[in-house]
Amino acid sequence: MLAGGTGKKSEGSRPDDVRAALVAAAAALIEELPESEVSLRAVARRAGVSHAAPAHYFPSRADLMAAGFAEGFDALTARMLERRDAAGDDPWDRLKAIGLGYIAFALERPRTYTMMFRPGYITSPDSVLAQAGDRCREVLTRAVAETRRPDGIDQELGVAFAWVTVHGFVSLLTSGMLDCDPAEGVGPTPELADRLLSLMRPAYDGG
Amino acid sequence: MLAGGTGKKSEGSRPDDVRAALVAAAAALIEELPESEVSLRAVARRAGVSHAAPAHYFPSRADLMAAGFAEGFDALTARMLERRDAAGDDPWDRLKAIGLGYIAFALERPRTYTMMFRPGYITSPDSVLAQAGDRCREVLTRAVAETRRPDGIDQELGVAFAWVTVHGFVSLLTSGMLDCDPAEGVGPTPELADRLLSLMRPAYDGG
DNA sequence: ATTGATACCTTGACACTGTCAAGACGAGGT
DNA sequence: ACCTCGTCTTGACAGTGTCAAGGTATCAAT
Repeated sequence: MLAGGTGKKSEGSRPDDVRAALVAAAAALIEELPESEVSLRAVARRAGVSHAAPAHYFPSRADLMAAGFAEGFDALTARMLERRDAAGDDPWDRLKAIGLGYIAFALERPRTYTMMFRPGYITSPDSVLAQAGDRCREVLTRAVAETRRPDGIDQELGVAFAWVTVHGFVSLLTSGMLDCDPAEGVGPTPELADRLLSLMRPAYDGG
Repeated sequence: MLAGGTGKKSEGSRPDDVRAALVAAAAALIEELPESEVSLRAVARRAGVSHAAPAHYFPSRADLMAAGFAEGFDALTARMLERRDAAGDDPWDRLKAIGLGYIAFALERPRTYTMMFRPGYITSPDSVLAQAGDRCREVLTRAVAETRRPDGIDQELGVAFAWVTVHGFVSLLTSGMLDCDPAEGVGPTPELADRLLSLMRPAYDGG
């Protein structure tokens, strides 16, 4: 028992079990700790493996982090879909519901959300993180397509405008640059979010 | 010459000379290197002092970084003022010029800009960083006030909308989430920025 | 002019980090 | 029985932020 496998594999542990545990531990720590404290070794400790185990699944720390961020993107996508399906049939209501779901996720998991958009973690267009981001954008793209009218803005600009607004809002909010406090959920934040989204409506409703 | 001062102070070096050198070195490295490589010791080397010298001026690494970010905010403010003053007298043109200056700065110094908004660096409302941020916001606040009309949106919402839009735009752009490439300055980026800002106009023109 | 105090900056050490190298161990094929 | 391979371990390395202790220069007071 000096070194080597401790026999953990004996009890029906499927392959890639350690990998999943590492990603889950990373996702948890990303939200719990400030970024600088989310170390590879801390993730390994949380997952119950040695400090060098992650190296077998992820070439570098950035790749493990990216896997955690990808999980964040999937959770964000799920949140948007959930809100959209709970909304009615009006295209604008559905688009707005997606925006509010987006904002809700970002304020519930602020650290995860913030790090998801850190430049430098997307290494290639077909990386796990980039693909998760694409799936998320796809939801927005479809919703914008539904609202489109002949005299409205074009598709690409509509997607950019919507995403830019909600992302800018939660990003400035968690940075502390906006005056209202994201912590007090019942404070002026939801109202401001609502007014901000309503401000965009004329751009979609057309001339 | 085993230890201690090397006599650098002999030649008319004012007090706080080292402090200024440290902030300048930090500001330079923040833009040159990815965030994880901007170490306290690297800044100290750049400034030509020992690895523990920063500790005498800044309680922790975060405080030195914050000083560098504050310089970034001041440069951003200067850029906005420059563009505003070059614009005409029309309030909307002036507000738009500020937005374009903001975007220009963010794309010229993307790493600095991104880190400036990292949550956690503003320790108190009267810290150097928070005050630099306030000065920057003040420019926007004044410009929005000029555009305001009786039937337009209220002041606070107008500031939030403008800031949210430009910040969201450059933030998504540098994250690689928007389709156009910020590197190719002559590409579709400026046009997209222009169309995005124009989209906001009805919110300020009222009715 | 000598002394003492103080601000400034140094060296040195500590625990911690990411990454690489080498080895232990079980599973599966021959 | 042997051998190979994938999985995970321990160990080591340079580099990091921060703390402790110490030198040197400057300056006021004697």
